[in-house]
Amino acid sequence: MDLKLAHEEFERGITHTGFHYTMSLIKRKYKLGIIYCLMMNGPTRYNELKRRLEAATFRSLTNSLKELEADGLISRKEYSQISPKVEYDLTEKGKSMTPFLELLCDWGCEHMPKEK
Amino acid sequence: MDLKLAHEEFERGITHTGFHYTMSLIKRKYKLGIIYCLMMNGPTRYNELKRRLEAATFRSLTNSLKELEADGLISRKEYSQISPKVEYDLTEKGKSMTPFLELLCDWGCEHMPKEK
DNA sequence: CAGCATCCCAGAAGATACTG
DNA sequence: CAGTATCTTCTGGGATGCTG
Repeated sequence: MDLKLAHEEFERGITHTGFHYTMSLIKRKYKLGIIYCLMMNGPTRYNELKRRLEAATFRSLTNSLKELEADGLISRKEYSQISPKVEYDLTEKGKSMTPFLELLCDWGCEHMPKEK
Repeated sequence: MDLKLAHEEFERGITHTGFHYTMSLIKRKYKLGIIYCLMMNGPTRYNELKRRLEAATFRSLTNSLKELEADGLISRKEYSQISPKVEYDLTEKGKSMTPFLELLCDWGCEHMPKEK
């Protein structure tokens, strides 16, 4: 699979607004989850991410990570050592998304149904 | 189709964080677009919404509107007159989401690729 | 005008097995 | 450990036609 830019469709599209651009970057199910996780925990290894995002499978996770990296939101750092170690972290661009992600979380906490 | 709460899966789920709650509400493709549109233009009629969200079909639009209403983010007001008129608008809950939506747009404008 | 019903399809995700 | 490959499943959306 070649490195696909998640926003390439956006590029070809007609509506070049900031809104659509942001949406194109976070469309996949677990992308925001990944960013959220990195925001809370700092650099994180592949398997650790997998563990935190229980629901995601390796495949979904890998796809999301690749696109996020291609879009410059996260960085991938590989340590060459016997048992492979790869850490993912937010880039500056990724970090710049955290205020809005925090707002998203706060909003959810305030408005989620109380008891059930 | 019965009125489905978009976040009902969330309710049954295990991860009851604000983050997941918000995500469950805005998952569908055009939901944020609708809120965005209502935020910019105030009360809007069904066909007007359809026109502004060019890409969406009636079906997608209707589904999104129903869930948004069920989740209390928008209101539906029906005027009984010969040629039917229905206006959608943001509820207080919906309005409270606008800051975060604005942030999303601003972020996109700042970070979207310059020329192409 | 504001929908609903039906059929179809694509893309994303789940499950599972394998590898440098 | 950090993936890749393959197959299947399923949700959401596109297209079209009908209706109170």
